[in-house]
Amino acid sequence: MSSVPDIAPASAAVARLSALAALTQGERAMIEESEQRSWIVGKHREILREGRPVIQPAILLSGWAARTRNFRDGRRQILSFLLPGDLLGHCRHRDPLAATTVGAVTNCVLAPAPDPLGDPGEGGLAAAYATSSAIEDYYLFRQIARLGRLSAQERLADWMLETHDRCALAGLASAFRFPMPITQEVLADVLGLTSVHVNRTLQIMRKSGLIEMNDRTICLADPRRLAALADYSPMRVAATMTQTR
Amino acid sequence: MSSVPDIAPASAAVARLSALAALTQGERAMIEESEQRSWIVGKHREILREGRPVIQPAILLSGWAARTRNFRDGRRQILSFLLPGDLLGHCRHRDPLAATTVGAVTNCVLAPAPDPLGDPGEGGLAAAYATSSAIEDYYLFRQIARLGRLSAQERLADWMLETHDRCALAGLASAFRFPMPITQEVLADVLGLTSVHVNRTLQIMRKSGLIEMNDRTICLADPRRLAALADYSPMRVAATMTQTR
DNA sequence: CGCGTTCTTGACTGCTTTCAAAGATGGTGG
DNA sequence: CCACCATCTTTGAAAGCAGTCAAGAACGCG
Repeated sequence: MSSVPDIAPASAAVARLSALAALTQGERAMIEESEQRSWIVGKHREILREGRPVIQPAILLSGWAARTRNFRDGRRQILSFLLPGDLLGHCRHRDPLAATTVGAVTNCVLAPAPDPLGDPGEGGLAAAYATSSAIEDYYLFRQIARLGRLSAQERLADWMLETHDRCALAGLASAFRFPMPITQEVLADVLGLTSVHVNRTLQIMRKSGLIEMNDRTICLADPRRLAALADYSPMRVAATMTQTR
Repeated sequence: MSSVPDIAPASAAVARLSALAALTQGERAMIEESEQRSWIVGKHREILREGRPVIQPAILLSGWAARTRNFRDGRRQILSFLLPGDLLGHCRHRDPLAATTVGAVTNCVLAPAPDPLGDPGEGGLAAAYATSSAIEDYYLFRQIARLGRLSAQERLADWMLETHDRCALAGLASAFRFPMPITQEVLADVLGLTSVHVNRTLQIMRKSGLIEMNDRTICLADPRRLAALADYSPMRVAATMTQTR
C-alpha cells in the first residue's frame, strides 16, 4: 500500500464514508481497492467542466478541489470546496452534465467511487453516498446564508468552524487545528470578498486571539467566541448519522 | 376537478414534471389524483422546520414558499424559493431531517408527491424527481455566485431571469412576464440586501427601461440587456431534459 | 373611512473595494 | 549556497456601494 502525496495518513475516504454510515468489511475493502486505481490531478487543472458529461464518479483521496463559477469579466466565485473523502460527480439521473466546473486547488488524488452493489435502501455504501449528498446540500445552504448575511469577520469564523468539522470527519483535523492549503485569494473567492480584505480581517482575528495561523494550518484559539461570532451550530442531517461531536 | 386558489390554471405540477421527463398517462393521472388530497398552508406558516423529521414528501401546487435560515440576532436569509411544481422533502436517505426551515411566503397549496412505483432507472416520474433534484442543486449554485459576486442591480437582473425561466417551466409565465407575489422585503432577504436598497435599485431598473412592474407582476422589458448585465445563460443539467428555451 | 402593511425618500455612516506598491516567502538553477 | 524570480502577503489612501435610521406617502383590506 503506497502512501499518497500531500495529506492523508490513513485513508480519508474510508474514514469519512465510515462516519456517514456503517460499512461492512467488504465495502471498506472495495474502497481501498479503488484507491489502487487512483489518479493525480495537478494544481489548477480542471477535474470537471460545466456542461460536459460526467465520465466517472470519484472520491477525492487527498488535496482540495473547488466548484467554481467564472464570470466573463473575470470575477470568480467558489461555490464549495471538495475535501478529502468527498464524492464528486455522483448523480441520480441519467446522462448527467456537470452542473459546475470543478478544479484542483492543490494537487489532488482521485479514485473511482466504488459501485454500491445493488440495494439502494440497505447497502452501507449506498447509504453513505446518500448521506454525503445530503451533507453537500446542507453546506450549500450554509454557504448561501454566509454570503448573504454575514460580515467579513463572521464569514471567516463560520467558514473556519465548518471546515474544521469537515476535516475532522475525514480524520484530518485535531481538536482545534485543521490544514488550510490555500492562498488568501482562494479564500476570498469562496467568501465573496477581496483578498485584500481577507488579509486585513485575518489580521484582526489573530490580534484579538480568535485564531492562530502557521504553516498553512489554522488553529481555532477561541472556538467559543468564534462560534458566538458566527452563530455557529453543528450539523444535523440524518437521524442515523454517526455523530462526530 | 376543482380549481385551486391563487395561481395555477391547469396544473403547475403536471406541467413542470412533464417538462422534466416524459410521463406516462398513468403517471399524470397519479399526480392529478394526489392533487385531490391537497392541503393548504397559510401565508407565513411553517411547512418544514430545520432539524425535524420530514413527514411527507410533497409537491407545491400553488403559491410561493421559501427555505430560510434565521440568525439569532434577527437577520434572515432566504436560501431559495419553492415555486409551483417544485418538490419538497424528497430525500434519498432514511430518517431524513429537514436541512432547513421552509415557510409559506404566500398562501400555498401542497399535495403528497406520488411514489415513483419501483424502478428508479426507468420510471418517468422517478426520472423527473431525479432531474428536479439536480435542478435544485443548480439553482443553489447560482444563488451562491449571485450573492458572492454580483452587485445589487446584477443580482436583481439575474434573479428575475432565473425566476422567469422557473415560472415558465411550470407554465406560469408568458414570454416576458412572470408573477412576483412577494414584498420587496422578502426579495431583499433572498438577494442578501436590505429592502431599502432593493427599492432604490428597482427604481433605477425601471427608469432605465430594463423592467416594468405592475400588479405583482414583473415584465422583462429588455431581456437582452438584463442578460448581459448579469452574464445570464439558460440552464443545462441533463442531456435528456426537455428544453424550454 | 381608518388602520396596518408596504413602498418611497433623505441624510449620514461605514464596511468593503480599488489601485498601487512595498515586503515576504519559497522554489530553482547556477 | 546563494541569487533570482514568481507567488503570496501586507500596507496605505481614496472612493463607492450598500446599510442604517427615520419619517412620510401610498396601498390594500375590512
